[in-house]
Amino acid sequence: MTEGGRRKFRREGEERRRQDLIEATLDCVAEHGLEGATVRAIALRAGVTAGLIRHYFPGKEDLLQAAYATIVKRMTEQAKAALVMEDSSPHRRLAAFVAANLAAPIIDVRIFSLWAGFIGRVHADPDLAATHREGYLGFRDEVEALVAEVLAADGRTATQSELRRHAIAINAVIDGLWIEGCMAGEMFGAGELAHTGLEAVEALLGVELQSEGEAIQ
Amino acid sequence: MTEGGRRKFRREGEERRRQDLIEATLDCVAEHGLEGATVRAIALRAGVTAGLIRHYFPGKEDLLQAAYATIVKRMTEQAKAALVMEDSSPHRRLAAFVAANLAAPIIDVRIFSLWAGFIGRVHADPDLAATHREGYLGFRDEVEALVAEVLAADGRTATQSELRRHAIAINAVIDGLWIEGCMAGEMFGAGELAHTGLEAVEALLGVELQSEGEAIQ
DNA sequence: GACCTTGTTATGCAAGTGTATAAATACTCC
DNA sequence: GGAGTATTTATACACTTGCATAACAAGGTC
Repeated sequence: MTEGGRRKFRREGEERRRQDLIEATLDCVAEHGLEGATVRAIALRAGVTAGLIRHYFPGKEDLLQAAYATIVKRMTEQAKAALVMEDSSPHRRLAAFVAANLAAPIIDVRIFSLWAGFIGRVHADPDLAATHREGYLGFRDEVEALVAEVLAADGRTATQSELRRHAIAINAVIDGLWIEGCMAGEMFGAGELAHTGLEAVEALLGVELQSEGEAIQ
Repeated sequence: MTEGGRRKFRREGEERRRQDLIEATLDCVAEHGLEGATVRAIALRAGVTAGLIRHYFPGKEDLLQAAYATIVKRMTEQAKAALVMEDSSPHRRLAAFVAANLAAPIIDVRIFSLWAGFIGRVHADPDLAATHREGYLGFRDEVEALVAEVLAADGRTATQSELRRHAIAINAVIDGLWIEGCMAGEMFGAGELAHTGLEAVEALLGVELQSEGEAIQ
């Protein structure tokens, strides 16, 4: 055995390394849950030594928060991305929004694991609570706005409290289906969740979101 | 200070001790998440020394598993308790079921904390996954049976896959509203969640669950 | 090429983890 | 009351955790 010298390495850009570490964290959480995300496991996955984490983040907690913020941001961005692609009728936009939230990459066990890991801490950690609440209300407002457009386009009027209740219910359906999909995706056929979600929203609002014969995507 | 001798103790019955340990575990998980449930913390809470845990459970993992099974069972039992009280029409039973799941004591931050604490680990632990799946499918089957009864009473027919999709959607609504209620109960008025849930289920099935003017409970 | 900055590694540490083991004590049976 | 049993405590051990620190080297600058 030759005496192994010090390990060679490359200096990566700061932003790149941060992102790599965050991605490695997400991978670890996805595979073995939050408790599987130790600094050593994360570093190993990122192809780096453990100490480096502390060079980019004040502590492990901060890395986890950054990871959480990353997926929250990613999720809302992807959900909204479905909106700009569909700039036709309000009906189509709502349909696209619902469907996008009930398919990959938003239905993803990695995201769910992190979400679950953090969600339990939310009520004890003000910072997390703020991050979460922001994301949640933003999402619900988005739904409410979409619903308002759809109803208006159909010439229907709705009171503020009706709108609110519609948004709450639709949000609940999406959340519930999302959880089921993430936790037991293999129980559902391809596109079944999105289909179920669309049907549910149609029933909840009493509208037709997609013209008959028109498949999603 | 007199030399403190060995700590005094009482021998409790086996079943009692097991239950105490499980309850202590649930307390720990509820308060500080899964990572707060160390053998020492659990033992302290149960008024016992850490070593005793291994006398009643092969390992910590088994205690956690038992604790999770306990809470899953408790939740489903409480949900079903609303059914036996209402043995009148299928419509009323479904309504009672929905309402019961969206009010105290099922809407409760402690239960939610427990749920959240365990749920993130479910997909990484086959034992927990089995327990979860059992509870989830049991719940959904209950919903499906209720839906079938309601539709049958209205003289409507439904295919198996329609029933399945109804159950999935209703289950999702209840789950979603339950989460919202637990996490941010102060955002909703008294009974608002149950009301929203009932309206949603009515819309999803296209039925009238409560005769007009009839308030819940 | 020599120097300097700083990203990166290597090593160590104190605290906490689950578990193993033996001693001590409470309770049962006679 | 005394012996026996097995619940319970106490202690120790091996290991992991997050974090601190110092040595090192990669890449830019002159």
